[in-house]
Amino acid sequence: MSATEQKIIDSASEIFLKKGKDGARMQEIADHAGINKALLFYYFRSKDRLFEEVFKNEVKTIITNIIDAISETDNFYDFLTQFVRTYLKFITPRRTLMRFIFWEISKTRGTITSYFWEVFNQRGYNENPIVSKIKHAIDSGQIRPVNPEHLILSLLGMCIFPLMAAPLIEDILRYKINLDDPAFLKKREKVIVDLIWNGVKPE
Amino acid sequence: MSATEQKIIDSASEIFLKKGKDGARMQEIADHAGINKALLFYYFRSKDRLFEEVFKNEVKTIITNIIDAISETDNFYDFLTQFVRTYLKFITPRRTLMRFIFWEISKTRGTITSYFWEVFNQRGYNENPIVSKIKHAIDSGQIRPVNPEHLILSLLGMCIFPLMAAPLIEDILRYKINLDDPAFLKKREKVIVDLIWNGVKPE
DNA sequence: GTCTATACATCGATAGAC
DNA sequence: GTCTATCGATGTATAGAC
Repeated sequence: MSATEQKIIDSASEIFLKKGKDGARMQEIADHAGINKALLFYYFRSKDRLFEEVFKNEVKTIITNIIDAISETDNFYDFLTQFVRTYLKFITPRRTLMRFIFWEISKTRGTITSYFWEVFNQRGYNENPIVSKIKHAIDSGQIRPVNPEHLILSLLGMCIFPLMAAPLIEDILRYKINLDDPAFLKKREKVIVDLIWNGVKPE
Repeated sequence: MSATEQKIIDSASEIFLKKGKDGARMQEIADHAGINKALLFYYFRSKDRLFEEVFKNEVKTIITNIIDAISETDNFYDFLTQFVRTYLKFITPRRTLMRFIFWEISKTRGTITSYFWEVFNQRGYNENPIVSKIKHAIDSGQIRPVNPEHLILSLLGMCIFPLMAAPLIEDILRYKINLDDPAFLKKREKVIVDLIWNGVKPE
């Protein structure tokens, strides 16, 4: 990829993430990239295609990092701790990206799924790796038999929601939740791990 | 409010929620309301003002229903069960609304907070009512001393996240999560209540 | 209040010089 | 590959008749 193309992608990502597909302007993207508007069309033919390119990149970034947050350990508690820590660390500075994905998701649906499986297959998984971890932990008696899908929903929900609601929650609770404060993040990590572990640990 | 004005608000809500502020078109709203485009401007002067009106309504709807999901009971477990059930029932058919709020939130921030406190004050609360419930439960020894803010983040996260991620999760997990299936909702309710209660119940 | 017609700005996209 | 200039479509908003 040429340097110009890279500059365009970078700028487009920033603008699209902030304003969404509809809110973003090709002129703004061009300005931000320090090039002319016509060049955007030379490289990407249309706004739709440029958006698609950006969207694909960003989704794959998230997927890759979800997978990377899965450690190799066989111990479920270790896996849990590692996952929450790594994942929180990755998404915290990427609030905008998360919001963007969840917003644009409603319009693109099917496409995203294929990106997921593309990355999964690249890594040699033929089942969702988190589901595998949970199943394995159940089979080996490390945790009680629980519904893996619901567990994932709870886990991800607790990680992601605070990010997306943070500016609001901060105000409404009249409570300083500063996502960029490591102390909050550490506390959040502990709360999530404790709650989940409490719910799944064997008697 | 005149019948026409009401029709406009209703139509505008539907379109804005689905396409966002930038994606929505005044023509489409007018068509949907069965009136002429010029009439939109007669009543609301501009797209911005119409959007603001719609946004305020929708946010207040959510806030009101969060509050209504809080039962009068003193028993924390009952409160928890009631809250999750009522809240899940309310938001499940309103996925679009939730997505919309979280997306548009980033641009409007401060405004929303004032809506919250407006409704809180109307109901005579001078503290966040959920925080009050939790504090009271701690003081009366019904639950262990936990951080109320983190508890709320966990609770709401587990309720809201599945909604926003549902179409995706459904595909990725190769698992039929049908939000409109009462069985899923019931199971989800149980999972959330159990997990939270497990984490807060006294020794 | 409600309509038709239209002004005015801006957007995505293209043509063509270099 | 990169630019300037511009087209055509479409968007918000207004004027003015009824």
